Amino acid sequence: MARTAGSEGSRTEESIRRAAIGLIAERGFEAMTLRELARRVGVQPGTLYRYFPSKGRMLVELLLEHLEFLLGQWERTQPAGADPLERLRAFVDFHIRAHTLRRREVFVANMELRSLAPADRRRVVALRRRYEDILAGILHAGVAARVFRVPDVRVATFAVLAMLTGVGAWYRESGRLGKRELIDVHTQLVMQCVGAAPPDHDGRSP
Amino acid sequence: MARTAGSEGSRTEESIRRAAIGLIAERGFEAMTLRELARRVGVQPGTLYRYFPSKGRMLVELLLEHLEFLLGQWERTQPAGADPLERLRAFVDFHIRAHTLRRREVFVANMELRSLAPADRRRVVALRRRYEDILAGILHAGVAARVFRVPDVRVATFAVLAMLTGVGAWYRESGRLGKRELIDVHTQLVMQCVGAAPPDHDGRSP
Amino acid sequence: MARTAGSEGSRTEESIRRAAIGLIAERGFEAMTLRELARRVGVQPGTLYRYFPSKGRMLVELLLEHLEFLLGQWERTQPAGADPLERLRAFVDFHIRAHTLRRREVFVANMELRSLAPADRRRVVALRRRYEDILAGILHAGVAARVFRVPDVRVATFAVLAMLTGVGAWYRESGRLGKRELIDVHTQLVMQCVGAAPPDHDGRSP
Amino acid sequence: MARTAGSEGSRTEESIRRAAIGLIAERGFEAMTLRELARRVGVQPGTLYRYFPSKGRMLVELLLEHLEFLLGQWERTQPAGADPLERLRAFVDFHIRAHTLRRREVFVANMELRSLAPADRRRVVALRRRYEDILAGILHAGVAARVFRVPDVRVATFAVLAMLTGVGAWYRESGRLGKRELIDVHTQLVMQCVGAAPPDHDGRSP
DNA sequence: TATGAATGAGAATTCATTCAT
DNA sequence: CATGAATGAATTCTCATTCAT
Repeated sequence: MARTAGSEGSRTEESIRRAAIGLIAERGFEAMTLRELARRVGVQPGTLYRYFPSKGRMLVELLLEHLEFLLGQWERTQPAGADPLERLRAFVDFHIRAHTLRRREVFVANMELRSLAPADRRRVVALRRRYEDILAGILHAGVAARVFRVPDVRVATFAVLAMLTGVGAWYRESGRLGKRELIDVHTQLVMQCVGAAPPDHDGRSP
Repeated sequence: MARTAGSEGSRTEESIRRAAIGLIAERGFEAMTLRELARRVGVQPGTLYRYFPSKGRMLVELLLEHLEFLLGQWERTQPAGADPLERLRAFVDFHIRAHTLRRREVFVANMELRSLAPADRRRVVALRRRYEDILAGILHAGVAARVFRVPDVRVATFAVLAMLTGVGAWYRESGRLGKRELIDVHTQLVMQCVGAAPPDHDGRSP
Repeated sequence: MARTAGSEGSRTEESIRRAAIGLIAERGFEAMTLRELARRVGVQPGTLYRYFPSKGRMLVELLLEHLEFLLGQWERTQPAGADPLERLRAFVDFHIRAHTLRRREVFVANMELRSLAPADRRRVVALRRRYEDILAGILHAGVAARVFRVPDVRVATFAVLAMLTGVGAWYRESGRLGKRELIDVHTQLVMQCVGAAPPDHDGRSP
Repeated sequence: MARTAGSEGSRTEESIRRAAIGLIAERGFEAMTLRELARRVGVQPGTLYRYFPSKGRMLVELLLEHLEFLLGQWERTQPAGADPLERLRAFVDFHIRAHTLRRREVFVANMELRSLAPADRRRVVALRRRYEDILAGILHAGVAARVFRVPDVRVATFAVLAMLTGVGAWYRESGRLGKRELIDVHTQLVMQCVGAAPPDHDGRSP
């Protein structure tokens, strides 16, 4: 039988992408086998090669697509205004949403840089750097405007990102906290961390 | 020739451990091959099996040894007193030192949980949990004593740990910051994050 | 779009034949892939199956067509007379021309017998044998007429054929020798080889 | 079971070489599979890789070894004297012996140049060129000494080599001609071909 | 007439592991 | 304690081929 009735290329491609992200997140890129991926998609291993030229390229494409999506989303979402506090709040909200919604993509993008060929790694790292720079920019502006107080902007950027990204590692939809609380809690933690005047403190603060 | 004069088992074993950690940190556990490990140690692949019953067991042993060392060190290092603020400061100092000194071990322990067999993973995770609980305990105490203010202790624990552990991912001996500054910067960030009475908030702080 | 206007089956078929001969000559039959052939023709792999039932049959047909063409050409070209010397001269001329003009076909026919299924090989070998027999007949006649002197007609046949066929392996249009010289040189070599009175010796030859 | 008692590496290596030459001669390099080679040798496919780093390298090594052996043999065998006629006779004898004794190696060396990577091909072709140059040298000397008469030394070299090498393609131990006759017949054909004073022409020959 | 999605078998190669020596 | 020869299973990837459209 040459092909299953009704299955189309673009549908197959999307299935592969989804299954691949899931499998890589579960097992790790090196531990995942194309056989298993194919089985999960419901095709023969050879079929994967109609959509990706090699296992390695598949990883790059998945990562690039994810990071481009992330950056594109932010561009579309970010608040117009320039208030650092407002922008930081928006960033935390965006990041947590993205990192819980696309948990597996984020996880893979963080874990599998190692598995990329050097040239590919550079491309991916460059995109990731652009994402980090969004936060770095906000912190810089906030420090300049004296609404944030951090000992070292670069380090604070890494610290905040690590803090926020870590969420994906333990958050479960079914857990104790809803997404709204999750965002609120992290907003407060981040605000405290960067030394922003705590919003719920009010005049009574020491 | 069966063996080089003077090379003894325990020395070989230590070489293997060191090389293994390095190789796993570089390539990832799945991507590392025993052939390459053997080559790096300067021994034949078969020889590794004198020291480890399997590739998988090797990983567990490396991780358990690392975590036990970490916990043991803390026990010996932690301040006697009970002041949460003092203990948090000590924890940050300890953690950053450990995570820069044994960067590769920490990295491996964070990345390769996935590669463990379920039963092994449980043992390793249990140890890691004990380590997390150290921080959780400090935060709880601090919140109870009203010297810390966090919206959710559990989440704050994860956040602080993620923040501190992230350091290992980018810190380099030769970088802009010395270890002392690194600790100071993170101490301040953590303190702000947990809402410890900000020392420089206003004129009255030291 | 299903097909380019004006491209007809027979044209496609001829393109495939030509491309196939070229590709097989370059890479060898086993090393050539139908994908590559299709790409060169500018068509999808599946399309090839409209013209050939299988990769293997394609080879047979190419070889049979070539050999039949060769034999047919000779039938049409050979001199009417019966003078062995004249016929040998004509054969050398014909062979060299054919083997330089259709170099790739000849090359393939010599190299790829191995790749044929036994039954197909037999058919092809039979045709090749008929071609060899043309030369064998000439030599026999010449020896009988005492104008050639060779120690063993069968061996001499192989020897002369090998000698002449070898030309295709190194001859290049752009080389030192033109086709005319090439033929002259080989004619003389062959004549000497079969012990025919060398034509340029001088008047004393028999 | 780790290994078959009594089997040694060097023995295995020699078995592989022999089987490989046989298999390549039968099927062609591309058509031969390592699975089949392994089966013939009586080992697992993976075992082949202890002896050759890849299928491709195996071919080069086999060819280089063969050609080096051939050249070395000739150095040791060639007649001390400088008489071209004598040396040509010795060359024919040597060549036919070598090409009937090591028929498969010769066949492979002639057929499988195509399967080599460009750099490897150059090395092999260089050695083959050195072999051709032996004959070219003899013919040159003979022509200079006026004991040979050929229209073009380069072409004559190719012609004679093709003629002699062709023997391997059809000669069988069990055939009509013994090796002695084979050599004699070819010696005479070659001598006639290069226009050496035909010994049996009649009394008047130079 | 031709496409393009898919198959399924098999290719080269690699790897953890074993064990006689 | 260590080697080196070998295994056997699995891996990525390729290929001839099929067939609904």
